[in-house]
Amino acid sequence: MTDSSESLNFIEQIVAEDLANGLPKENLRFRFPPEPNGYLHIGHAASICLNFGLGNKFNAPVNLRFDDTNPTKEEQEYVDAIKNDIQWLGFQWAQECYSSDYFQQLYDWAIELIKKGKAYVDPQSAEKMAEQKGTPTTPGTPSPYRDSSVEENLEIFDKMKNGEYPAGAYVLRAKIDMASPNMLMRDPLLYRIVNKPHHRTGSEWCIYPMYDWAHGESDYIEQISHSICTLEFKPHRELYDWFLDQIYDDNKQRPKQREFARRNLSYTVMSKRKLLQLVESKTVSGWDDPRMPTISGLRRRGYTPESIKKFSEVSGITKRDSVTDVSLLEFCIREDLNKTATRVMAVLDPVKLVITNYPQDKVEMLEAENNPEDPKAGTHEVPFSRELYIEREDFKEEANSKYFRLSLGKEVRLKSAYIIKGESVVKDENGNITEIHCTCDLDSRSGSGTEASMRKVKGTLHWVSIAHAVKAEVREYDRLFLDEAPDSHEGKDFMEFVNPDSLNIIKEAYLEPFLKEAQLEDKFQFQRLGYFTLDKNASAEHLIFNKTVGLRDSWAKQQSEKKAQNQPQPKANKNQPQAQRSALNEMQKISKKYTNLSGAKLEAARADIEKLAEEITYDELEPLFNTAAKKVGTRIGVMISLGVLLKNGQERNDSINEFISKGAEDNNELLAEEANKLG
RNA sequence: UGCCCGAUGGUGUAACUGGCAACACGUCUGAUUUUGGUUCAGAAGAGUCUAGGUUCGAGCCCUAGUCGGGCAACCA
Repeated sequence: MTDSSESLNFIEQIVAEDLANGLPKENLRFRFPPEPNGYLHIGHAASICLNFGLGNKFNAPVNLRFDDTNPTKEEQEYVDAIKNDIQWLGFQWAQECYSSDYFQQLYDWAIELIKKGKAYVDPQSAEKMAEQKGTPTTPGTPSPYRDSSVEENLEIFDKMKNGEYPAGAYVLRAKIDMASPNMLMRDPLLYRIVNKPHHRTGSEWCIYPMYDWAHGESDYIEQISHSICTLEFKPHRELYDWFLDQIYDDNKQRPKQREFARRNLSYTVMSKRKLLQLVESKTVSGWDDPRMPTISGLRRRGYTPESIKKFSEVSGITKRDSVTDVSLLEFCIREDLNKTATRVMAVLDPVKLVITNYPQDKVEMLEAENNPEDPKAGTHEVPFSRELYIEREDFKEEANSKYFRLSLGKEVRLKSAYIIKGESVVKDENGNITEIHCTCDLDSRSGSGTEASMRKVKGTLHWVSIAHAVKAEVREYDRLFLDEAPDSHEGKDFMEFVNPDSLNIIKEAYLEPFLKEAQLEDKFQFQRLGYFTLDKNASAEHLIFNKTVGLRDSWAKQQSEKKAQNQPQPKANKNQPQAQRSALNEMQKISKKYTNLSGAKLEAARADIEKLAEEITYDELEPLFNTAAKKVGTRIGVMISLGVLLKNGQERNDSINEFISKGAEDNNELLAEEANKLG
């Protein structure tokens, strides 16, 4: 992470530049400022990793500051959850701070502002003030209370503080500029009266500072050097600076606000309001439902801190808004779990398999590798017996050579056990398979070292011994929304896109007995199926496993493609012009670099273009006559191709003549030369 | 209609001060494999939103436009 050869993101560059311009290293200080009104999500993780990453990179302290200026929404529950999540991610803050710790200082500064004639109390209704604010294109009009005397303002503000007015009776506003093109500068609110106890200050205060007033000043109090926030606060920067100007002392570090784009994830929503809606509508079971993009949801789902940090790192920091595909998140968790998860076997959709030549009462304890990626991970024992469960999907009575699994007359290996051959099936009156009978090559036991055990068979199946199997509930999750960006459709509520099948509960799955000992934080790979972890509600009597993510599955992909191909495809004609265009594309590609070439390479490129031109039609070529003048290479390629077409009998027309004469006049010698050949 | 951001393969990001557009995910081949996983080798895919300009040379600088996002809570 401290690798200096890595390119810095733009925030890191700003810090590095400030350092280069003389900012003392020891003045560097960052902060992560959540509002305790909801749970942290994967988007916050980006901010956490950015701020704490900055701390690591520049060896500077990072404060955790709860921006708790609104007692109507904030709760201790959220404070605790947020702290827990940050620690779980593996970050340690320098100081635990609260904006509410600064209420007195903020209040004192507000008094100063009033005394300087830069703030005033206003009794008007919110509607009235909004009206006076104007619109982005028309200036506002001053409040009739804008020029009240300092004494009067002081007196009322004091009474506001003492709880002598009901909520909403008065506000304190900064006196800035009612005509500013920035709406936030049109006399913004500093304080409002709220009659609700605060989770930390109790009922000590009746007035609470607004975000803009509290945030920058808190940064200043904590001597934060760089205050990083998301893009929507960009317009607030002007106000942030204005407030700082009022109280700033030259001998102290002046914080600066910089903004980056918040991270969106495909197939989910990220705003706390919407996540809350999912919780309150019972669409999900809670903030930590494994389908939620919250840190706690991801944790319950089986994501690791490493995977989330890796995701943040790989996603990067910029100023353009974007939607990152979940496949990147999934890649990050697979990569981590592949290295660390213990391999076990579990059958989710069982069908009985009887090994007819295996003794009735025999039980063997076989050795199974815990992790082939890590030899040091060791092994564990798996009981093997005559009657097993395998996955229903792993058997077909008849199958073609592309199917590597069990079918009648074909051999497969049972993972860590024997090679078996399908012999017959038992069916019920409806024709459903109830038992598969097979024989086993008794010499082929895995690890026995016999020749038979080394035989190559195409497929390997996972299994569990019925007599020894442990029952468990298994929960599989799919994306919560069917749309890639559910909250991006105008006129449509994001709730319309909720995926009705995002949760699939398997009431009775069969696991190898080793899993009985599973602990909450353990990570397993159910072989050939995916990664799983114990749910927090599991007990020894009732095991519950959550599926974190499936393994990559090229077989499933093939199958779904085959299915798609069987449907009539309107897509077919889309591919055709592409194939036709390829000669043209090829020609353009070569032409692009044409002017960089010389000598033999140039000759070769020219010959290639001529050859390709044989396959290009005039209709394809003509639009390229309009190629921008500066794209000389392409114009040369087009000129050469045109020469070939003319030679092959294409008749001259006005467009052609114009293109040639323009080319002949071009400053580029190569182009002029080619044009003159045709002229 | 005002102000402020942004625009680079399908996706997310790079490109030091202007010098042959790179990396990761995803996709596709092939090899290896007691997980149709992993690993390994390779491929396809962008003329950097458009049009002008400056320059020997522009993704980067300038001008104009287009498109997308944000801004008028007693929320943060």
